[in-house]
Amino acid sequence: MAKSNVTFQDIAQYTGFSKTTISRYFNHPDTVTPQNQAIIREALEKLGYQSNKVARILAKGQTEFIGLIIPNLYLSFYAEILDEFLKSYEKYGYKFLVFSGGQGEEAERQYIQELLAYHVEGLIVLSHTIPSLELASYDLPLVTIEREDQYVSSINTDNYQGGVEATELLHRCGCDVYLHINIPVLGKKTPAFRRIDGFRDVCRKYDLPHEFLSYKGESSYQDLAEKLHVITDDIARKYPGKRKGIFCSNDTIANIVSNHLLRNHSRDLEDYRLIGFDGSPVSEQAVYPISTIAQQIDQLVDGAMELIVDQIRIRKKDPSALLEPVHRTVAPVLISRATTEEV
Amino acid sequence: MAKSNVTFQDIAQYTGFSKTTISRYFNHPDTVTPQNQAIIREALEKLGYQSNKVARILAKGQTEFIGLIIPNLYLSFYAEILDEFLKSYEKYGYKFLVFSGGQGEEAERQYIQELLAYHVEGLIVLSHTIPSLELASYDLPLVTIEREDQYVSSINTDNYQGGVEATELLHRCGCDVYLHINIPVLGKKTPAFRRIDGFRDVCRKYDLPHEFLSYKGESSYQDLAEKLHVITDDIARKYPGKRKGIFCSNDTIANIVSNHLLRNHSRDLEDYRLIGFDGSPVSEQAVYPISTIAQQIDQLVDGAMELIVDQIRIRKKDPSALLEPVHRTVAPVLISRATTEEV
DNA sequence: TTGTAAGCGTTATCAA
DNA sequence: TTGATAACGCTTACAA
Repeated sequence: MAKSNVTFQDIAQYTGFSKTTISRYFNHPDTVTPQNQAIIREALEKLGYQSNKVARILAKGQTEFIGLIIPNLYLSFYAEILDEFLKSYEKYGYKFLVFSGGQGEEAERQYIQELLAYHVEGLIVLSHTIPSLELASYDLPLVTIEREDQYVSSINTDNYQGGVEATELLHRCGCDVYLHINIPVLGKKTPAFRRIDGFRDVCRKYDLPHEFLSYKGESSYQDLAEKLHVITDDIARKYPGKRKGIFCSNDTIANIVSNHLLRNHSRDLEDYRLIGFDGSPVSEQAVYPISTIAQQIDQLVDGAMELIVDQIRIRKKDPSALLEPVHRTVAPVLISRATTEEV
Repeated sequence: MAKSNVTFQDIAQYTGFSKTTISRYFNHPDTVTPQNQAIIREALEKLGYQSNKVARILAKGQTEFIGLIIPNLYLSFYAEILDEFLKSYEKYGYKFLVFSGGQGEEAERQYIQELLAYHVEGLIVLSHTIPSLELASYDLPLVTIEREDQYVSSINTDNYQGGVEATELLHRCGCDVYLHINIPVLGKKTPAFRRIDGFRDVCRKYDLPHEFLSYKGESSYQDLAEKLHVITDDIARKYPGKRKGIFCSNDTIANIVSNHLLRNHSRDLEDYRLIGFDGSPVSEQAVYPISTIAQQIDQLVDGAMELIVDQIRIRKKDPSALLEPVHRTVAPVLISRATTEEV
């Protein structure tokens, strides 16, 4: 029975009020008498009114949309980040228009165009492809997370501190030699790059023998695993009888190394101490749970929302206001597990 | 310099054409002379035009939005599903308005209201909270994935077949006794419930001794792990010396069981055969990679998009057309790894 | 407390 | 091939 698209017009006609009053019923209920509110309420019910936010957006110029560009979702870090953002709906009311990057730079520019066309109120960027200088040129509220951020606001884990804590822990384990296995593609301006600085500074501070290890680009999990197996075997061969402290740049790498040690070097397990980074599920789910430097994803997301809501507010007051880049940092959390037994 | 919001009006004024012609330049370019197209193109460039899809939606009545309600993103299954949907943008052009459920039934109803208010063209539902009868009552293009689907269109993995293949594989391994460890909360109408039927039917077919095991609701990974440790120890105690074939209802469970066996029953490892379900990363990343029944996520998503695009097309032709529930099925893929060595 | 009327930026229908 | 005009459904001065 219900008319397919009931509008304020219909409610107005039915109740004898004007469209304006119906609008006020929703937006400023206190300016409508309680009796009339009741009348309107009944009419809405009776006619089966379904609100239309598109019209509202057009009239008000506010979409309550935030654009989100992430590299992918198969890495648990990004999946958990997105999950937190989606949950923030309860608190902030913003909906997220999500694009998954990884289709290249041009595709990502197109995504941004699309987001602009939908008049998103702000943009949150986790993908690495577009330089922050270009992002800044779009001139809208924008926050990045764990990526190059020179010209835009950002929130990142204190990666340097993470590197320091990981290495200090290995040091407390009394290791003789310190290895850092790193992802090859990290740009020097990536926040995660600072983990390396933390590692190096601690090694220098205590004058510890240390080494940086990396590998060439991987194409799949199996491929990555094979490359890490070679590295792990090299370490075993190079430092026999020494206690080896290995700091991996993420938990997936740490897990692969750990698995390989369990399978192929199980006699010398005592000689290894291992710590990863991120605090992803894999570190907890390993046979022998792996120590890690956890990123506080809830705080990263909270911080990002605060930053962007701030910028949106500023722009609402003065649409031509300059948005000064603000950089915030979240402390990492050391999670010590079976792989870093102290002696 | 650029005016903050350049509209068709501005372009029209600048070029001397009318708004209509500018609109046609975008929507029916062939009805505008090439020369005039060039003029308009230059004006757009010069004035820095930025298209406004909100206005377009209001005028056309089509949002190119699809609503998506998922339970969460920390389970890799849902994360990968969402990733696939986001990627389908390249093919179908639909944007996704995503809500993460798990906040309860009322919250989910509110999400749906919100999605309706944004005039999404269709809805894809993975969360389990709202019965399909109610979903159907919203009367818009709708597809569910791996959940109760009596009254709506759906696409699911052929769970029965998956259960059969898992059990047949354990049988080929020559097991003496067959165990199925299952999630407690599965409703009987959930597609995944049919895995149990597959297991049971194969056991009966060969007249195999078998047992169903479950546990009471878990609150965290650690809690889940502890409950499964107890179950695993019970199995070991109850069937000493027998070859035990364990079919777990998902890979996370299988991984926990596998880890526990490695740590606490390593002498009897030969006596165990293990297979999980889903094909999640954890099954590949375990010390000894775990056999699993993989769900073909790309096909589930492809199928869902085909179904919903179909429904949307039907509705576009005839807005009052009935949407008959269609149920499609995707074959599971058996991945045989180290934990199901045949003899 | 309520109503009038203009406006948000497009698209669609006609007529020219 | 182009333009005038009326939608689309809501918000918001301003007036009553």
